[in-house]
Amino acid sequence: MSSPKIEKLYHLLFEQYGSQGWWPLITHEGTNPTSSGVHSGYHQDDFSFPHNRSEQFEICVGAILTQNTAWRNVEMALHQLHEQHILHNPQALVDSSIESLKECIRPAGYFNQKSAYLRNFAKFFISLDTTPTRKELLTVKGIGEETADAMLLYAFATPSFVVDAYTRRFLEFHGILIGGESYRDIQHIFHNELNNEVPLFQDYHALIVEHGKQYFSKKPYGDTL
DNA sequence: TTCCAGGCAATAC
DNA sequence: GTATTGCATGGA
Repeated sequence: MSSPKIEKLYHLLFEQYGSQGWWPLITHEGTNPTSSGVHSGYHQDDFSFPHNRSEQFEICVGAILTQNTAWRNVEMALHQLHEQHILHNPQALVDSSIESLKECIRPAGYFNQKSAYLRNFAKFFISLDTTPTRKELLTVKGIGEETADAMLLYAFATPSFVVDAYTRRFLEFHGILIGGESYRDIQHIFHNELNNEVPLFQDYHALIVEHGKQYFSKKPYGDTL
C-alpha cells in the first residue's frame, strides 16, 4: 500500500519550487515571497525551529484560523490581532472581549467558532510547561488532527506529518491513494516512507500546498510532475 | 452569481 | 468507525 514514490515526489516538488521556508510569520517577513504572495520568511537559515514562545503562539493561531480558509484571509486577521497586541500574548487574547476578538478575525471566516477555538487554545497554551503531545492537543475543542499536526510540526518542531485536502488530491492523482483512507492511514505512509525529520516534513507539506494551489484546486486536475 | 479555500464538531447511523 | 451538515469571509 505504501510506495517508494513518496520520496521521489518530494524531490520533484523540490526541484520545481525549491525550499518553502514555512511557517509564514507575518511579523518576520522574509525576502523570498512565494508565487502565492505569502511571506515565506521564517528564519531563512534555520526555519525549522521557532525562536521563542511568541512565534510558537503566532503559528498556532494561524493554524486555527486557516482551517478551511484561504491564507490571504488569515493574514488580514493576523494583522488585526497584531494591532490589538494579542497575536503574541495568549493571556491578552484570553482577557480580550469575545466581541473584539470576533472583529479581529472576521476576515478569516467562521468567526463565531474560531473566536472560541482561539480562547480554548490560548488557555491551553498558557498552561503548557513543555511540548504538548498530539493526544493533548486533540483534547482542545477546535483542534482536530490536521491542526494538531501543523502545530506539532511548525510550532513545536515535532516530526508529525500534516495531511490536508491537497495531500489527499496529490496522492490520489499519483495513484498512491484509492480514496477512503483515514487521516492516520495517509500519515503513516509518509512516516513509513521518509526519514522522520522535522525540516523534511515541514518542507514536504509546504511544497504540497504550493503545488496544490496551482494544480489541485479545480477539477480536472492537471499535475505536471 | 457561483465556487473555492492549508477543517472542525455535532449528529446520526 | 464512517457519512453528513452548518459554519463565514474575500477573491476568482
